[in-house]
Amino acid sequence: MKLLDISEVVASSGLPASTLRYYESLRLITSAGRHGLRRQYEPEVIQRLALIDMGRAAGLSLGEIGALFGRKATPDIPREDLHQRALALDSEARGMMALATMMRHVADCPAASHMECPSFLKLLRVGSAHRARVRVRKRQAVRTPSRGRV
Amino acid sequence: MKLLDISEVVASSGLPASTLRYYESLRLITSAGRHGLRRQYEPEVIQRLALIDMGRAAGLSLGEIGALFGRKATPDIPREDLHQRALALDSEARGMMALATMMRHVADCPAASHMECPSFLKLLRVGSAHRARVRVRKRQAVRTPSRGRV
DNA sequence: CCTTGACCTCAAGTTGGCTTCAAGTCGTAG
DNA sequence: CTACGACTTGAAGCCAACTTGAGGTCAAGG
Repeated sequence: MKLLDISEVVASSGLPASTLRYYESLRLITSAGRHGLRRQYEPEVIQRLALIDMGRAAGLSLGEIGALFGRKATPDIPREDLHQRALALDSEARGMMALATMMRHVADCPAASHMECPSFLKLLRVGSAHRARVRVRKRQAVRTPSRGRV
Repeated sequence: MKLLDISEVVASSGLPASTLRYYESLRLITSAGRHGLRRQYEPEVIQRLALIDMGRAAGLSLGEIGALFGRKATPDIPREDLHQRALALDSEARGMMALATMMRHVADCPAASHMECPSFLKLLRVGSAHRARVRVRKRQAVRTPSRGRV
């Protein structure tokens, strides 16, 4: 297969060259060679970038993504981890949808100010209580560094 | 009503005092006075913090949240904006759920490596194509500074 | 051969949202 | 009255994920 010039990768991935170089410095991708100075990539890099992209969308940091790849080209994520991530994503998504519902309710609510609408106030309390709990858990996780993985 | 000492606000909001001071410096909240040096807050601050929290959960920056409050105590967000935000949230939530579904599929997929599962590859392409489009839109938004609000 | 322009490197800068630090100030318990 | 400890201040630091800038190199077109 022919190699792709960095400009082609930029075009087809939508990522700027600086980001590609940055990812390379983090060893998330590798360039297959140079043409003069210009990086040339194997076509698989596109798939790999898509994978990285997906990891980001799933809430992973670049460091975590790098760890998933390990030394191999394909990630081979433990299936249990995938289930965990899926659960976390679902719950986050549900939270967002609840919030959306709430915002719609508020938008259509006849009370003059949102702060006078009892439903709004109730949802406000519930939502923030939930997020407060999450914050507390996070802080505990930081104080107890070993058990933090997802 | 009695005022709340900052320590009480810390306890009931779950936010550290440093964050409260930070929010105050951004004029997102106000302290009602001091007891010695200690900030005292009106009880309403709890609600306000919940509101801020909600805004963050909805994807607003602290700056945007401040703008929503304007000079008034209650936000009075234009209802159309709320609908827009709700739509954006829903679509993001749907994306996350799709991702979760995909991860579950992959977890249960019999292919030896994820990269050999055709469904995975297909979803990978679709998802990343979508996010690439979003990226392009964002960059255009930056280049065209005037139309960027939500 | 020479110019051009897209790439290169490395270091430093940016953004958002906080946190941390050193040094200082108070109210309160003893 | 004094010590304690929880608060205060302003400035600086931190983190992730990039981006930007200055100065350099190179392949290709004219």
